[in-house]
Amino acid sequence: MPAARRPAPSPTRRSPCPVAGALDLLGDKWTLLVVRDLFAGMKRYGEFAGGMEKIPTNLLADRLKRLTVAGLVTSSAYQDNPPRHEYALTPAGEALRPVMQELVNWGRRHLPGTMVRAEFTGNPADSPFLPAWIKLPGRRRK
Amino acid sequence: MPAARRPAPSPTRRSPCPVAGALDLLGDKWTLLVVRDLFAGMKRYGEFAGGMEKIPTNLLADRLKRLTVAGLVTSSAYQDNPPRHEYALTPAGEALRPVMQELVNWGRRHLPGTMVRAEFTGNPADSPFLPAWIKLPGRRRK
DNA sequence: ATTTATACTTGCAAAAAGCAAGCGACTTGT
DNA sequence: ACAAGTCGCTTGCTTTTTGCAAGTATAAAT
Repeated sequence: MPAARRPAPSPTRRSPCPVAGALDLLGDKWTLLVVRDLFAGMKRYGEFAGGMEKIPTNLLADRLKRLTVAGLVTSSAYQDNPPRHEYALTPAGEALRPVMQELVNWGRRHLPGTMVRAEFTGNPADSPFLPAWIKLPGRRRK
Repeated sequence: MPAARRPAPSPTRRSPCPVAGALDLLGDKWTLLVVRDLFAGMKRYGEFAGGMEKIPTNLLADRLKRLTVAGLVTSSAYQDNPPRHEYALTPAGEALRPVMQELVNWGRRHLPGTMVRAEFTGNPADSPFLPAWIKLPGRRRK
């Protein structure tokens, strides 16, 4: 093999830069939010769709699909009829945890109005990067 | 002040989540690439525009503007006529370094075809997160 | 049998991205 | 002196992506 200077910047890849590559996959307003929710333990479509940011359902379906083909997420059927499946992070998806963590650290320090659920502020161990407001059962209406 | 339960999710803010907040600002394909270039030492418009990802100039201008009003970047005039200025990261922008670093770590491990300039692979101290291929003067055409 | 729920898909309007060309204020070459 | 660049944007326009609302298929609940 004579010249393999640089991997061909595929149609889905602007450049060999790791940042550019990551952004080609994750660089939009929703993808990392569903990753966040996966880290927060969400597994089913309805959970993601019910989150407080109200992601449009067509985009949710699309993002789950893209993350799946990219190998960051698995979808495994938990029932056949109608076909339903659960989503989970693969190791490659799990590997985004430090990115998430740093993004959260940054947001907490530099974005005014950032909040975390009181339940979590106490012991960061429970929720390493504050899923917050992610609706946990009950605990509303006094 | 009676009830300040939660900071008003401003028009530019989908939710009080730090991840959502960060994504409202940085969640697109170009913004973090500009930040990367700033980390790599680029200062002038032409340098950013000349990068290998070929960002459209209208988007470059827009992103620099957005980052500036968001307080992540400063633009200071280095000459008056015609007015020209240099861009640099503020402390808040600098604070994105760990995010960048982790994004790079992730990309290097999980994106096939990711490359770093040979000059840098040796001593990570020089270039903490591999600007790579970012054109350094000369060194082309044999 | 009718209603309700879940997990999507589809259609369409609005917003953002991308491309090329233009423009003002110099600078450089001849 | 004057034409031809260069630099840092802006403008106009087409294409793509987003966001919203409504629809669909299957099944459980009433």
